Amino acid sequence: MSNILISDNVRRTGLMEAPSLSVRKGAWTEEEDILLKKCIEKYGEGTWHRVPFRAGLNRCRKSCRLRWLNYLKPDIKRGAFADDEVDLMIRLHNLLGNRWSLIAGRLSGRTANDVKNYWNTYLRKKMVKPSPKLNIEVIKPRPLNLSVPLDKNNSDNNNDSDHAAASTPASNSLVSSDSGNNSSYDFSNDNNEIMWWKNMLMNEDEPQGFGNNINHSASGDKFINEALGDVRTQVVEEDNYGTVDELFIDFDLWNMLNP
DNA sequence: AATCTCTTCAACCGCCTCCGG
DNA sequence: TCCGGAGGCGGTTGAAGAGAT
Repeated sequence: MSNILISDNVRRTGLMEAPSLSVRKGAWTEEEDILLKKCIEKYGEGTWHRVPFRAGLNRCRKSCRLRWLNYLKPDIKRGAFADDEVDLMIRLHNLLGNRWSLIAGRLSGRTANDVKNYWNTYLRKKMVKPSPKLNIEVIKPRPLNLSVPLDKNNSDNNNDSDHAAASTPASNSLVSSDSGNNSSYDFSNDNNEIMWWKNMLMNEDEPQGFGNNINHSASGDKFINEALGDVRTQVVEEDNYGTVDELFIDFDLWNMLNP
């Protein structure tokens, strides 16, 4: 236990975190893991600023949180990524970009750090710059506005029910350009919107360099369907609407880069 | 066997957003 | 409205192990 240094300052003052100079860094020891685990079991997750003091650890709150989320949490799945998981990861990355936490949220038991590491280690290398001759269609996230009541009839925004599933996002009528920031999207619209998301994720046209090597078996597609559910619905159901905001940001960025 | 190079991944860092006072 | 603290995220680093020479 010699390497677990409980700050005297923490003991004496009861401060939630020790001064940065005395906070331990680097690899976690088995003893530290045990202390952190016991603390989380006793008090539950959250209030990370209290964890170092409660657990008797000379670690900063962020370090404790990261250690728990990336390593100690019981439902973390370890080991190599299955083909299905890789397939899903690629599709989600096509859709969401480097939103590792969002991608990890759809991969049961995988952490954002795992996904990020796997991507940077294995998949990024497989990416090949597209040949100028090839016309790669870039899929961009759609702008969504949650300000419209869900039960509103959406005939104004999407009066062509045929285009939703197969059209490109850029051509989608849900991208409203009129009346300033009143662009809106009605989630109750119809199944076309669900199909739009699913088609985006189930699209066989993978970017060059990866994905093409992956077999899209029936079981694999089933896995993807089950894992994804309806991403759009998931995003809406989440408490954190910032996810949707991020899609807006992406859309704006895409428009800036592709005027 | 020794050394060098490459790979992996746990952990840190800095920034952003959210929230309460 | 502003400010500070907490939570959370993505980018990056570096130690350790594996493989090559």
